[in-house]
Amino acid sequence: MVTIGDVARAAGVSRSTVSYALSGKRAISDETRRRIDDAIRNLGFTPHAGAQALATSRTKVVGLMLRFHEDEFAPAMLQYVLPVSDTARELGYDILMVTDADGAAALRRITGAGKVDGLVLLDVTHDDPRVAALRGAREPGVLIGLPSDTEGVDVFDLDFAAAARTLVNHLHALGHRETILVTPPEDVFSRGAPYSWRFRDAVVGHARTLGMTVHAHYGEARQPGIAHSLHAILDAHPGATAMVVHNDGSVAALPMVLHEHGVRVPHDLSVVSLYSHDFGRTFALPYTAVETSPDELGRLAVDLLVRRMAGGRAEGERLGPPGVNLIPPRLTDRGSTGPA
Amino acid sequence: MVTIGDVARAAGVSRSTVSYALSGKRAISDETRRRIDDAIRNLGFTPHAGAQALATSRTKVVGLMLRFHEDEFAPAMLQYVLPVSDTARELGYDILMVTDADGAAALRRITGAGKVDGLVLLDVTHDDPRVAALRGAREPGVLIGLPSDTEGVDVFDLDFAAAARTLVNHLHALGHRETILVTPPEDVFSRGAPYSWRFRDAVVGHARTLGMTVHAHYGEARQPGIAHSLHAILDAHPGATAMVVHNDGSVAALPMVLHEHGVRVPHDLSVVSLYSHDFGRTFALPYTAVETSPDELGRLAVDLLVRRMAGGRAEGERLGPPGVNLIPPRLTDRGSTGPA
DNA sequence: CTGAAAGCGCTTACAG
DNA sequence: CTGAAAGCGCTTACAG
Repeated sequence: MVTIGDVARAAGVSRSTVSYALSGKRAISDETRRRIDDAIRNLGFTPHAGAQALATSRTKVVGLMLRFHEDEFAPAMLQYVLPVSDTARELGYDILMVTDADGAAALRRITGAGKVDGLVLLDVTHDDPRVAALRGAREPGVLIGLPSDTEGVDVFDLDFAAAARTLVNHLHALGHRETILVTPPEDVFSRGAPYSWRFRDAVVGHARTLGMTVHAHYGEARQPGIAHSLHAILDAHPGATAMVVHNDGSVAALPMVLHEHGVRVPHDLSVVSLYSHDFGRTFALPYTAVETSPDELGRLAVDLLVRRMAGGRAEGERLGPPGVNLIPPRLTDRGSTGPA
Repeated sequence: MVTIGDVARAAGVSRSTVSYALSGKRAISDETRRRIDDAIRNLGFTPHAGAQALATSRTKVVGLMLRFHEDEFAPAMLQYVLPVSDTARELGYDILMVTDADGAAALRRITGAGKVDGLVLLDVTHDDPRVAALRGAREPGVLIGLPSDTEGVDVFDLDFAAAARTLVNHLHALGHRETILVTPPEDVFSRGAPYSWRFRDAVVGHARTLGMTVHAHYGEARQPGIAHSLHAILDAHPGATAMVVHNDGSVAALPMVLHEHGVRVPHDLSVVSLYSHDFGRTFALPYTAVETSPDELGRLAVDLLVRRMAGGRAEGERLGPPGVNLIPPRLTDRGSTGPA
């Protein structure tokens, strides 16, 4: 392989001068810089990442910790992976994608080995063991998803409680008084996925204060169960005039199910949901919904992470302490709601 | 950070002994090994990956090169990512996920910097610039997808020509003589995605030898265009008794479209497709189809890659030269075809 | 069965 | 504006 020493020799300078030319950390004469640039180009030199990591304790890699759960809809997860990856590259970082079943152990492994400068934790649960592991690491990390204990960590998430109120208010204003709520599958609640609890509790609680009835049902994780359960839920509540769907698999299947069921939207039933613009486009979903903004969340998270990684102590103080960032819900009206 | 020197001091041995205890490359007395293990555990030692990479020229990282194209269905791509990631971890490798727009430059960047020991190229196109870049790299690589020039590279892919013949034969045996073929979007062909050309050419060619008529149409890339185009295609060929769908977005939308269109399967129309078991389950697809086996392809590719990375020259010769591996199509009958 | 030492390819004070 | 040298944390011949 071609090393910095080869470049130095070809350019007739010392290795330190090549290094400084590369990093820009001190002034180099035009003539010297030209010779170095030529040598680098001619030899096709790229600094050895391992040697740089050893010398600087920086890897220019961020770890992306995620899991593909059986009970979650994979296309939805992907929505978060892409903006994280794209933003990291724009800012000069590569992505180490870690999908180990034991996320906490994997986190300790890659930070212990100094493989990454920082971490993005996706799909964080209420009692996520990765969060404690992150606190024990030297590297900064950002979470997407809100755990119970947010001490010392940066969190980005949608404000699910506000999203619930927005949707319930929307239906209430149209005169709906009895609504169905399709939640994520039961396993998602058991696992402690905070979005499931936060949204359901807020829907049920806010509806109560408005005097609305809510029939909450778990969605299913997999087809064909998803469709079967939706049919059964619709049959069980003939009096309901509205439906709130908080489950990616269910909302993707809903157009087909409603069609089969002979239910017209919004004439027979008003439907609202939560999903991203891209998800809606992929599945041709015509429902009025709160935008979940995976793109924005991913970008914000990586932006902050990179600033935290870059900063020494001074920078850290300028950034302020870690904290929770809930982005407000934005309702996109797609015409799937009408008067009760 | 805790280094191998700290462990050596705590265990009362030399650093080399600790290193050998870790690698198992020479015999260590039980007593010494016990003291080293204790020290490692007490201190929480993990070897520094950068230092190891520098000393050994091995990173234990595999680069996964992929792109999310606007005109491809993201959930389908994910099918390949998971088995690659899982298999790599089982074999002791982490995954560097690279999604740069310029894949060839990214490949040169990460190999030049010695960030990976090997590469998996996903979604390889006919004239993929990444393949030439791979040939210029020291690191071995495997392709998923068949490029025009396969010299010196390992390739894994479904045998799309055989898949086409299997499906056409299946329809022909049932008496179908006029069939619709929905191909990937036109852009996928322009980009040179080999699966698009290979499958379409084989369907059209084989049907001709059997005396069947094929109406080939491009599918659309995005909703709601996907559904609109399917409706239009169905209207255009009232005499067709069968449909072959080779487009992930279209097949996912098809149940809804056929339902809206009042077409019963297989009574009014026999439908066959290509998709994986998981994909079919996610979208509740009831169609007889050739299994695309992303799981098997991903596993086979990484298995071979790891063996190539492990091997010195001797191992390389034992493995045989690089080559093309096309896995045979397996038809899963889901009852969506009947007599013409 | 174990140790002392060279070397992997960088970066960065230190010195001029 | 530039260079000589130490040091980052490992591995591995070499020697015993």
